[in-house]
Amino acid sequence: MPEIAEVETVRRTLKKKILNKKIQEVKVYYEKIVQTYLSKFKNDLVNQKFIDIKRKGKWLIFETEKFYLLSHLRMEGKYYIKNKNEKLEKHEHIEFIFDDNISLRYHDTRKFGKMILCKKSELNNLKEIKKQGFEPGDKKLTVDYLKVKLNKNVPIKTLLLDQTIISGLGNIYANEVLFAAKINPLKHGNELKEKEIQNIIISSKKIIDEAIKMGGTTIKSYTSSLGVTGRFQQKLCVHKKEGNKCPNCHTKIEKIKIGGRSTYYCPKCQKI
DNA sequence: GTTGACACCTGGACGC
DNA sequence: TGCGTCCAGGTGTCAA
Repeated sequence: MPEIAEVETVRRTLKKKILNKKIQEVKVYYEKIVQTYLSKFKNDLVNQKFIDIKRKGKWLIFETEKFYLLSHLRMEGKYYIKNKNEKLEKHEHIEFIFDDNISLRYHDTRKFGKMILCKKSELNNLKEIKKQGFEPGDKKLTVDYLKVKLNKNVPIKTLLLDQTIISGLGNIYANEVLFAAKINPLKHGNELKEKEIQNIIISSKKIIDEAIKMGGTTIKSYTSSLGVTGRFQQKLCVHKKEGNKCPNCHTKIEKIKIGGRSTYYCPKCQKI
């Protein structure tokens, strides 16, 4: 699924391909993805140009002259750039047609993705943006900040997936960060020592930086569109490695469920 | 305020 | 081969 590294890869790639093209028409084939009044969504974007693409956590933020278009890829959202005359493929739900006959298509097998259109002045008041925590690598993501936020009687794995605490981590990277930090995913947030919190900060930055450098992770449920294939899956130590040997100690990687999510860890390196 | 269950969705894996 | 069931997972909502 697209996590912060995949979203960043999409952002960087799209920036090179669609900036400053005038939008001629917006077509919506599956309405539920759009969280804004539909006719407004379609009409307001006509004659606008995407002048920048930003990102906040897992949200892509397309900037036009007057509006921000927010797009969350959720599980399987992807963007494709095609000629407007190309046949619409199955699962292509939204189409932005530019005046040079290029079409930006949003493809989402599971239809979980969301899009929101807002005026520029409204962006920082949107709850989707306001509630985002700090991203890995952000200087504000400090031990003191996390000590407060993680002080809960809840497994650390669950807390790492909470976007209001650390923004951008998903299941894959949460598994990998905990392995790198040598923390058992079942350990509760309020049991963590300062050193362990420090390890989470360091590991999350290192892993996300490396994943972005490698174009994200390409696994069964997420293959990057736009001709970019992530290579970070080669670096995964525990995620989807159940039964494989731990790269550090050769103990078998185990799989458990925490908060309904598949969690992979090394029982020896990540003792509770 | 916190926590867990469920819904949204579809495709693939698996068992029969 | 075909059918039914389960699983995958990010996030929002709702009930306890």
